[in-house]
Amino acid sequence: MKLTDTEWQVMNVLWERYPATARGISERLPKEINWAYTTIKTLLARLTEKGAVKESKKGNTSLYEPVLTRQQARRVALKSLANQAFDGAFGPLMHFLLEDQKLSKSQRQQLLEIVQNDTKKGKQK
Amino acid sequence: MKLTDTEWQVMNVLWERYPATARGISERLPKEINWAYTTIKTLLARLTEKGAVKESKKGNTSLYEPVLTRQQARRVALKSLANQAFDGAFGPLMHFLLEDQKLSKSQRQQLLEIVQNDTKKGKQK
DNA sequence: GGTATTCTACTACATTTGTAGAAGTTGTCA
DNA sequence: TGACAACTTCTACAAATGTAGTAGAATACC
Repeated sequence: MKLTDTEWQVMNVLWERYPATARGISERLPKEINWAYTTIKTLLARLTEKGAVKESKKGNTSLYEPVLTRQQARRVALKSLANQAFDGAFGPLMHFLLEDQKLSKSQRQQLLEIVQNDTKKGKQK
Repeated sequence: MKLTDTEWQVMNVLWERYPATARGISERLPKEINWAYTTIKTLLARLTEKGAVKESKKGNTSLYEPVLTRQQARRVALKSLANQAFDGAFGPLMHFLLEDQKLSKSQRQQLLEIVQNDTKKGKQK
């Protein structure tokens, strides 16, 4: 289940806290985003349609909660990126991340640290 | 410059060998893709429009070559994914790749190896 | 030179995505 | 009980995307 750009915005707030009302989501979206209330409703309707969120009525008001998990969404997005841009494999993607010269020294340093930690963990298992 | 799914398909063949004609691209697209010749022309026109490829005439026939490099395209795609799904940072993305339990043992093993090699290289610099 | 082939340019058209207005419904408070 | 506020559902609509047809121009082959 692939999400569109705007759907990610909505899901990102929803994953942070749910169940949530459309109004609540509206309030918790990043300030740069100035969507009309109905825009959010539309997106929530589409997401419900797709089965990525579940809607339940509490009186007149709808409560929404994610069905698709953040992890699942990330997996799909990464897989799709890998397919498109890295010949389907995560290896080359990983390579690219580690070697892209456009990363600043400190960004690279950070990645390496993360990786070293995760690598240790990986070995332990 | 963000590419759409279909544009990636075209660019992927074009990066492999260029300059190329629309016909040539048509022939080198993965067999599962069965686009009409004009579909490819349309995509090339859009890509030219966007400035991702350059078109030059050789007699009656157009030759195409990439302006956008694969690296640039990858960078944009990764950055956009990071923004959408990982709060803008590559670190969490990297984490996710290394830890996602949905990867098979061997996939994970492979990633770790890559990381170990790259990490060494990274340190040397 | 005439006919088949191959290109190109232009147009088309359904679907998806981004964004929102309008109008009806319900809850609430004076 | 009436008016306002907050919700909801429906509808809208332009731009982007996926996919291709048509017709005319250039080329090539006999």
